[in-house]
Amino acid sequence: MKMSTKGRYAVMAMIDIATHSDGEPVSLAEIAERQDISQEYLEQLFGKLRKAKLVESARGPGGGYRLACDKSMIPVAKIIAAVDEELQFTRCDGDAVEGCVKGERCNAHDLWSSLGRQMMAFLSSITLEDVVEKRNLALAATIKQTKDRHPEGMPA
Amino acid sequence: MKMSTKGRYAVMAMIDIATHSDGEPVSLAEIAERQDISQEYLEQLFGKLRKAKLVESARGPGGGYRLACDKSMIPVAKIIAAVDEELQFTRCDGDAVEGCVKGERCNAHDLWSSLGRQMMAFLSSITLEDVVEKRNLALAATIKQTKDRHPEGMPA
DNA sequence: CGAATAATTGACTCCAGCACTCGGGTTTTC
DNA sequence: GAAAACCCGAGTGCTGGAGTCAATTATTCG
Repeated sequence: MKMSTKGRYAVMAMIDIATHSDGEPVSLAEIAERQDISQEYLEQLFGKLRKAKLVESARGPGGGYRLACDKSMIPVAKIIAAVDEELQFTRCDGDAVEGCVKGERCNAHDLWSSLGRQMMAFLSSITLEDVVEKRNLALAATIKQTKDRHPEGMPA
Repeated sequence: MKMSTKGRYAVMAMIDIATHSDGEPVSLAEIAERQDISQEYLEQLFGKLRKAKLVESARGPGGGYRLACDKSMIPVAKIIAAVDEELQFTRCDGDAVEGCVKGERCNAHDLWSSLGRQMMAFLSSITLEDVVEKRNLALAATIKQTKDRHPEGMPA
């Protein structure tokens, strides 16, 4: 059970931009240097991040990338999903039954499905801002998920 | 982000035993047939499950495996940990700083750390029994985690 | 203009580790 | 003693992740 470096690097790079941007775009060379990731590899990742409209690019000298929207509007889940084809754990996660045993739902189907939802809820509720501000993430997630269930206002 | 089939198969096999055992051991041949996993591969996995004391073996005709303790005492996390070397997501999960950038904590460290804890809490709180009984897993997890925080008795 | 800077793209290599298989054991029961 | 099962170590194929390389296009600045 593990996550690819793609997702990890993408999140690190996005945090880097959010942290170091003063409005001016941040070049891949800077990110590569600070985060210790090869620039060539970053290029690949940013291609996907751009297609996912999470960042905007500026070419030429002084160019680079900047966030496409405010950091408080970017959930970590989106970053990972943008570069990592599958956020799912097992083939029989989600709705599809393929991958299960003999074309039927396997006996553990609900388990993986629940696990997947659990993680998605967590990663979706945490924004880039939360991470940058070093908030208490577990707490932040709980609060936001509670809010989602009570949109009219927070319970006491 | 995905889980190896090892963990998946191990959980499926354990569910199979919990479901089909009437006290008599269940043979790998049966499990292989029902779960559509090669018997040779199962042998590998059960070697680890046995070392982790999750199952007991009985050799000879009529032999097979049975759970080493009651299904309500076996958290899913243990099954996965038994066969899957690393339950951690990223190298910089947990306490160790190795794997982080340039020997320091990376900017996303807390995020992975939180995520890891979140998942462990989930998988540790769900037992084989919960899965077999097809309980509402998300709910079961919440209730148990709440219990852990209030061992004296459940809050209203 | 032209030179330097940076993003953009696509193809390509390398390889660890997963997902198995195989061939032999040994133990136990009938 | 034959058959049913577990036991164990070695070996193999190969996919997908991780990273490189090279060539191109766009932009800015002097």
